[in-house]
Amino acid sequence: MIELLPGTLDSQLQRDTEFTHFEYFTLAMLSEAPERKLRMTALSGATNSSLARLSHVIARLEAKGFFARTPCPEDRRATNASLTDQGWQKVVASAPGHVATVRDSVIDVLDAGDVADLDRIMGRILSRLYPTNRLRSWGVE
Amino acid sequence: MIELLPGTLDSQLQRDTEFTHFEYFTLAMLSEAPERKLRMTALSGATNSSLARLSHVIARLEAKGFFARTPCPEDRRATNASLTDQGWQKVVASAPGHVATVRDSVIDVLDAGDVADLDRIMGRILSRLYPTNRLRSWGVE
DNA sequence: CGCTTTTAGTTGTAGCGTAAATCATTCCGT
DNA sequence: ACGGAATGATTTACGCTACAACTAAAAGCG
Repeated sequence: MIELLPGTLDSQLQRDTEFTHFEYFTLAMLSEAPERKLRMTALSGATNSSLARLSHVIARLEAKGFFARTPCPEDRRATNASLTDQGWQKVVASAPGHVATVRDSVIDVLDAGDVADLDRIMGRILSRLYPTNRLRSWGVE
Repeated sequence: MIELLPGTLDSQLQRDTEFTHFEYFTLAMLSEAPERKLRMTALSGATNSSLARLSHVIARLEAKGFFARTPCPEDRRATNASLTDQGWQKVVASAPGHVATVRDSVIDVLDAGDVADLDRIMGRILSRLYPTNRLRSWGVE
């Protein structure tokens, strides 16, 4: 599972949207934030990534016009990352295909009981892997 | 899960054994083969990887003395990969720590019912992701 | 206040993975 | 038996990630 699922999801995204799964996830998280804007640190929390990784990703996607970075007035160390209109449109355009892939490869092979079991089990494992759970288990994706 | 579990397992392995999860898995697969030897293609099947990826990995680990490659007499296109004694010893030394990590982060937070459910669910998803199932769902790891 | 520590973020580098190109050998139809 | 297709494997180039080093600003503290 660990070896196969990430590849499956990444392939579809890369093929249809030119995004990595992580890039897509970053776009998606930001798209749900108020004003579609977040501090780098907050975004790294929402995406469970290091700041370094996020910084590289934002730099790439900023060059492509999907993100904008602006210095934060209140704390001059901080940077706000925000979605551009182009970025927002890209998320909207990309989401259905990604969701369909997840449904197709995971959800649709399970019955209602399976899904409930899976949810319960993943919750238990996640709470072990990530005790201070910044990854919200509700409604993320 | 997809973002967190691989990182967790990789960290432990890299810290304690200097192996990637995939490298460890490759070593492990080969260690279970008759004579601890397999054709590259067979090994790529057992590890669910592309031949290209496997080739890179074997090249790295051969340089470190854990694998040996020998041309296959029957089919001169083919290459046999085999574990060296050093490689075998490394697997033996690495296994307990890895198994302990998997237990600790996954198995031990679940009760018997959960484990059964997880097994059933993973089986279903896997059969979707990988219809021609070369990944044996029995006893692999 | 001044000095250290912590927090926020970026940058450089090295390593791993993927995809595409390449090469050698074997298979297969006629 | 011969030429094209398929198979087995490697190599190259390039992109992403982790890790470590670094800069800058804010907090803590005596």
